[in-house]
Amino acid sequence: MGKGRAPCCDKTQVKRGPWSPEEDLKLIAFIQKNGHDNWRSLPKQSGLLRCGKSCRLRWINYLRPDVKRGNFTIQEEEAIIRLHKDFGNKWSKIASCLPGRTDNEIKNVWNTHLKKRLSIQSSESSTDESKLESSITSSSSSLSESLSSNDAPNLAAKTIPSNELNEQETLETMNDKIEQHSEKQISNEVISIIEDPKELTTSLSFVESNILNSNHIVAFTPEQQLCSPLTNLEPYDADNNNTLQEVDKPNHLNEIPWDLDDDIWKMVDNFVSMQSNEVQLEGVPSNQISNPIEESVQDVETMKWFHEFDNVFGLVGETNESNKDGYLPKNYSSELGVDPQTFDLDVMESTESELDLSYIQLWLMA
DNA sequence: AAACACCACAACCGCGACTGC
DNA sequence: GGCAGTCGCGGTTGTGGTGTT
Repeated sequence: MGKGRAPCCDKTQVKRGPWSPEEDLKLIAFIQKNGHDNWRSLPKQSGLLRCGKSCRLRWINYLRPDVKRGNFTIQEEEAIIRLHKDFGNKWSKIASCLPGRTDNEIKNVWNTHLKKRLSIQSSESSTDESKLESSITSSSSSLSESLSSNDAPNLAAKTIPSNELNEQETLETMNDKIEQHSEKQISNEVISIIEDPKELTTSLSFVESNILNSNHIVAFTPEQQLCSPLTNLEPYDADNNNTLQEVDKPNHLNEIPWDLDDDIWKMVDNFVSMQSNEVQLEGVPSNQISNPIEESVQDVETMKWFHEFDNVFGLVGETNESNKDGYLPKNYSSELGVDPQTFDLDVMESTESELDLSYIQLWLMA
């Protein structure tokens, strides 16, 4: 009694504050290999000087493969407003209805933009409450028109994806779900939209905007950008092992290129470009590389990079058996003519050039 | 160019919920 | 049922970036 709650960790022994790219990569590599069954023990096992809570937060809010980054679209903002009306500050519930968005992100957007916007609106239309209701349920154009002049610059600065029409369609579908006023129905059905391959084209717009915002896209040719990796997605197979998916939380959305921060992608891109000059994947003549194989090769290169990185940062030990095959996704392996059962990273590694550790150090210092 | 104010967002903190023993 | 360990949520804070004076 009187001692209060025990701290989750010894604060003097852990690093706090912003995460460095090195820490991010360490965490990513560890989770790719081992998953995150136990956040508390994860820092110790991965060699991170962070508390488990901090690792969890960083992964969920920032590093997770399916996290969607970039500005919220008007449609998403509308959805948040409506969901907040239904659920209040239940950010995780709201987030579950917005694929790729985290509760923290939604909370921030609400506190910094939407709350202010609504308070301005409500003060302007305090004599007519139905005005607020109509602004919430109206189309995006009417919403933007109803905004006060104070918000206009912000709105203009928003990134409107080129695939807005698709996104509009998705949001309309989502709004239909929201209107049913059943939490469970909302989350289940929205998820089913995402997971049902037959409806994949509808959900793709959500994720594609993520890709378009990602630095990773700079590695693609214009042709590849027109035909995003997602358009080549196979229907999701529950047994599909994919290194780019969260290990203990299968989700085909995770097949998308990661949307990490600039530093990390710079590092990845630098490494991939350097390595691809030296490494030619066996059995795939360079002049025959085309979509989607070329993309697959790039992803495989990235996976190689992670493997190399894994060695560099001393995350030694056996690859978790359940994840071992995950380095080469099934759909990639068929396209590349590589048998996933026999594909061996160690063999692959031995055929590659030696990794110059100074590169890593230079990137980390950059 | 410097100082200041404001904003956005990543990260932290504390608590309740959940789970396994 | 009680307890301890862990997870997840929501509120809050800290910090870096940007705009303004």
